Amino acid sequence: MDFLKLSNLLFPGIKESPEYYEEKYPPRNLPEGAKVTRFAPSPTGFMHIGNIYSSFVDFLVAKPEGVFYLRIEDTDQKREVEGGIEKILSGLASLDIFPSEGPAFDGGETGAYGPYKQRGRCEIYRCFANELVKKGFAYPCFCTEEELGALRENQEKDGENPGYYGKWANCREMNFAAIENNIKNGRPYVLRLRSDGDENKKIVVEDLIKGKLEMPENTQDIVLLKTDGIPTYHFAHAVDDHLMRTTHVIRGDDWVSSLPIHIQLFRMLGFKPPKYAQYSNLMKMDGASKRKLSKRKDPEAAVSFYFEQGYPKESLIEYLLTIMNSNFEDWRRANRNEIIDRFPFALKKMSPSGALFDLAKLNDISKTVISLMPADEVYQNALNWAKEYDEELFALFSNDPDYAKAILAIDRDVPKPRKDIERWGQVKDYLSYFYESLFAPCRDLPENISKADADAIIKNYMEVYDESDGKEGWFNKIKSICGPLGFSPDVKEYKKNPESYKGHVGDVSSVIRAAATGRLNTPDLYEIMKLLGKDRLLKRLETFL
RNA sequence: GGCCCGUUGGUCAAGUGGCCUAAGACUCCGGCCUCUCACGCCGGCAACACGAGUUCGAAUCUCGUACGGGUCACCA
Repeated sequence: MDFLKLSNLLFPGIKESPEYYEEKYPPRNLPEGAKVTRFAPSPTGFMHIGNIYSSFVDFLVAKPEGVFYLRIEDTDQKREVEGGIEKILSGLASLDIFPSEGPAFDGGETGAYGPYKQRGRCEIYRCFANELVKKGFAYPCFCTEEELGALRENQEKDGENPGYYGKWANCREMNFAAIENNIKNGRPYVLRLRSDGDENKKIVVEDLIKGKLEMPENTQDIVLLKTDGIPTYHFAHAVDDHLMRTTHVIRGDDWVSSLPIHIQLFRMLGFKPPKYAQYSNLMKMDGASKRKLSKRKDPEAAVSFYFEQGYPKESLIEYLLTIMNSNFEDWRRANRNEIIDRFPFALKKMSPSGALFDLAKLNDISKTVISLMPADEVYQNALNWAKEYDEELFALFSNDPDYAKAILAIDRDVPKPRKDIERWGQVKDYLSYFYESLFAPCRDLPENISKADADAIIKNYMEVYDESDGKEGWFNKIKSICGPLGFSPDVKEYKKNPESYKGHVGDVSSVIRAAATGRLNTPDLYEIMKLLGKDRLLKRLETFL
């Protein structure tokens, strides 16, 4: 077979040579050791939490002086959704991840190694596919879907490994005349790799996360270019990551089984393969077993879920970091206010087995994150969230910002701040009793207090209450009504002789708390009463009676 | 089924042959602090999948078994 003739038949009028592209996309001029990573999603419009996880790793690995870029893998039209790229960009941006090259919001691109959408790179793929044909490493295959299906069926019946390879590869040895004839007749074809792999030989790859990976060479004549001339993932991966000078391919470990294909492709194309780091996917408990977080079954698989719930992006980032590198928590404790860029992230510290996504842990991290925010910031964040997800809260907050901030400031700027709020979605409930429209009087009392005693407490308290009391005076007033009503003003004293009293000062304030807020548990009552003000407080106490 | 990967408490995990009568965090349960709650502090429950082997000695190395996961497309 004259491969040059085949090349002319298959790829007439190829514009550029491989050398042209090698020169156009030269090795990047970066400091020694700088890493080039990429996030390469399909534009499906769905941002999976695993996508964020993945790109966050890319971002951290490239960070100090390398490059992290975005490439859109749009080689499958079926997966494409309108606005998909914008969704990806905004998903990344919502967690402060900004690729330094790639498609931009305005529809354009930045970076010298583009186009960054694979559909725009067809000329490039054709050029390198042609090179393979010229060397006899690739050939056209005219088999139809039905033929391929029948082949598979037979192979399965005979207990053979299914696929297009070796003696099963019907079009592999087709002569030139037959090919020419088929093409003249307009028969659709794909371009296949003429695999030189030997199943008895092994490839060895040192994965940066999983360590040494050893597997049989690829023997399949895999598809390089589909009927429509668009490359498959495998071929595009080799061409793009070489030409875009990616140094580290970081991806989910569902790709490790295709490693033999990729290694072979790089070799046959004459490219140096990148380093691979293949992490385990985020898992979820399903009954008694683990499985991948599924975009169809699990709402928490979508990044949007966390923002709807009102988790601050910082919480998500901190959580993701704790499952990426388990020493992150210790580092964070030692470096409370350090920016995450300073964290010495290490690929090799990533777990080789899959981590379960744990909402309880996220919640714990999130309430710490929020507890450390100043009141103004909490207000602003909750307001932004409410604007989109809770009209009522938004109205309340924007009507009187100072009041809202004062509420949120209770017990905040102190050494041990309260940790009541995990996400903005909980804010309204947390402070509902500060607003008349949300206030729900409640008749629940501490179990050991009768309504008659409660009424007595409130009546007595209304007589001694003075808005101008300081915190100490305020508490002394409460203590002062304890004795006459049969309660102990001192908790320790009560615990020594519980049978001598109806209760203690804590019970008395609980009654006042219940009357004033409708709840048994709240932050500091003194602060709350100050914010409520005399009129509203007295009105609530009277209503209680 | 073939090929590959994994397996330390309910969860995330430290651990790379003796420092392991196995760290830390989350959850849960006690207690302390305290006007309630939250926080904080102290304490508790709870694990090296199983079986052989190598070794003076194994969570750590080897082999096998079991279980879990991934993948076998003109999808990525």
